[in-house]
Amino acid sequence: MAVTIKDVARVAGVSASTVTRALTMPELVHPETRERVRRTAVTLGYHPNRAARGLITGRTGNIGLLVPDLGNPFFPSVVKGVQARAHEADYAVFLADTDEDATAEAGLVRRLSKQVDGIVLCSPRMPDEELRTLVADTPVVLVNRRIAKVPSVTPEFPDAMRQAVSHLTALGHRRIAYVAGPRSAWANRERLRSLRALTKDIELIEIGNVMPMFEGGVAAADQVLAADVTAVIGYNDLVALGLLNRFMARGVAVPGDISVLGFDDIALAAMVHPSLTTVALPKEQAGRAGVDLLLQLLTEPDRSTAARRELPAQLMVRGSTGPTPA
Amino acid sequence: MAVTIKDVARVAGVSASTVTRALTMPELVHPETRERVRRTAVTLGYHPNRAARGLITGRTGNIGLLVPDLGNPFFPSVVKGVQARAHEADYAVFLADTDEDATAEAGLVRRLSKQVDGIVLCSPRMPDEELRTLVADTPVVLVNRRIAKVPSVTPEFPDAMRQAVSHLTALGHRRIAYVAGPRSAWANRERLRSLRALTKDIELIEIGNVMPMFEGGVAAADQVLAADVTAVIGYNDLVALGLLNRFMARGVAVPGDISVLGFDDIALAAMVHPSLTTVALPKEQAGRAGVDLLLQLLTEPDRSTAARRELPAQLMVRGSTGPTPA
DNA sequence: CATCTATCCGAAATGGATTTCAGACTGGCC
DNA sequence: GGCCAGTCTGAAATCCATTTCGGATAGATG
Repeated sequence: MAVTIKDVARVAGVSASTVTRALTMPELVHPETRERVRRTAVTLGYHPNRAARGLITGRTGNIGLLVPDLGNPFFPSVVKGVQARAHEADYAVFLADTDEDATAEAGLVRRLSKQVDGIVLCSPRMPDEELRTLVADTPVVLVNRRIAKVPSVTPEFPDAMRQAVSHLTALGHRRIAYVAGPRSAWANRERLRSLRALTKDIELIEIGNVMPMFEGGVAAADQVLAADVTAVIGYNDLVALGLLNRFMARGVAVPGDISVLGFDDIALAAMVHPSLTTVALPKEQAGRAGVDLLLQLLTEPDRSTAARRELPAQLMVRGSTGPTPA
Repeated sequence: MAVTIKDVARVAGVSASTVTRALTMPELVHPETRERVRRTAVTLGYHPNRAARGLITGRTGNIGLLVPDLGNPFFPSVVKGVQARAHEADYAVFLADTDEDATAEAGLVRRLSKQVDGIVLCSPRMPDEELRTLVADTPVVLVNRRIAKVPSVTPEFPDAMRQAVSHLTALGHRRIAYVAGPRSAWANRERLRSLRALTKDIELIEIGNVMPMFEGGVAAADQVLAADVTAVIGYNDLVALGLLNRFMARGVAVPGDISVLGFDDIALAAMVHPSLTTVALPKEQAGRAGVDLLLQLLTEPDRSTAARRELPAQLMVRGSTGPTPA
């Protein structure tokens, strides 16, 4: 049915080997032959069978991408970045969504690993040691997670948190709540660590943990109000939006009575009223960088095991933060 | 490096053929042998090389999924459904995002088609005739689009629109604007068609077309206000949210001065204030149904070319619609 | 003119699983 | 005992592209 290399060979009057060479190692074949082969390949509509190629080269031309939850707009953005960069490099992308199930991650990785050259693991929830055994078998790049000897792309969390807290303290806030996300999320641990490092400037009330979703924020809102703070930082924008929503329902003015600050800068943050002040984390850019590191890992495995890219974050001041109430 | 069928064969003391049979056509081998083979396969951690299998069977065990824009929360939901169902059936999913570029679609499909058994095309923007030539080469199922002789999954648009309009007329609205989405979107054409069929009950003002995004809604908002209507239906929730946002900025009360209604029921719709009345379209469910049809198409190509599944829509009444102003 | 060196190309081996075909063995039946 | 059918298994062919190895040709050199 499909056009094979033999068809091209026959029509072009050469052997299969020559066809391969003409297409993948052009300098090895006579210019004239090369052109003839290429033209017939085009006219016949020949595309090498990837399974056959993969069989012999051991490469698939695919990469895998694992995310915890596509329902969180943060991840589709990362996915877009991964896609874009992967397609540029002529790789196709396998996507899998774990539904925030840490125990499903390893299985999915192992399953994907047979059909891809490498995997971008975005915000994996599994424990360090499990992760470490995984990367022993498969080329893996981490996005939004960092462990020793594995290439990773992460935001500059300490700086991100510094920007957030500086903004709040500049507005007069001293007693600030943090609504924590999943304990298993590295990003949560890092945010917390960065935040605790700043307690010389502020008094920190930790609330949670909650799921990194709108409902998580709604669930934590009343505890935040009971904690008698003037500002609250949500684990991410969805949590912050949940807070906003519940505050509004209880008649608490934002930012009049309390300031709310999120993380991520999902598109949604600018769409609501009041719009959400948030720390924009690299998303598409992180996805692209993840693929970059992965491709590098695939081509020079030794040199890049420790490659690490930290991308800057940017505070986006919007309507949900303001001066402390008088 | 990896465990091959030969390793299993050697250890189990049988031939490679027997290993295959024990694993894929169990009834053909002696129960005792079968068990021995299976156990050694497990202990050795054998997994058949998919490239090799694909080479001979012509099947990849993969399906492709094409969506216009992951940035629109509608699509990640569909993706989740596709993923879930595909994984149940032991298929992996290639995802590609076209960035709302109709001209990129065909190329991506063709590229994907080599490495998948079939493709779920979600809300494709390309013209009918182009689509028709594509489906000649590749098993394709359409989600959110319908053309003759191609299996498709669509919402019950006429009923969806009927629910929307009934709701608005019950509230007293008679002069209603529709902010149209992309002309190339089949869903837009269907919404418009269903809407025009209802003009005996209402006076319809058509505005647009706009991109199916928040910005599109913002851009159309002032035209809506100038049109002197008491209610507006957005092409989708993002457009409706854009309208809401701009109305608020201009001091127009929703639903006091104007009612706003969207389509899709993305998670966001319930998170904003006022929350958005919208017609919930099947999303995950549509994704699952799309995979179902595709698997059916792959197993019995003839019987199912015209398979068509229409899924019900449900009006979600929330805060953005109310009685006409007095 | 003989020898050597590039340059270019083809034949054959390769990768791993599946499928076809044929052989070995068992049991049943005449 | 001989033949047949049925059951189970192995050898070999197959899928397609790539890679290795060696052969052929042309040109260069002494």
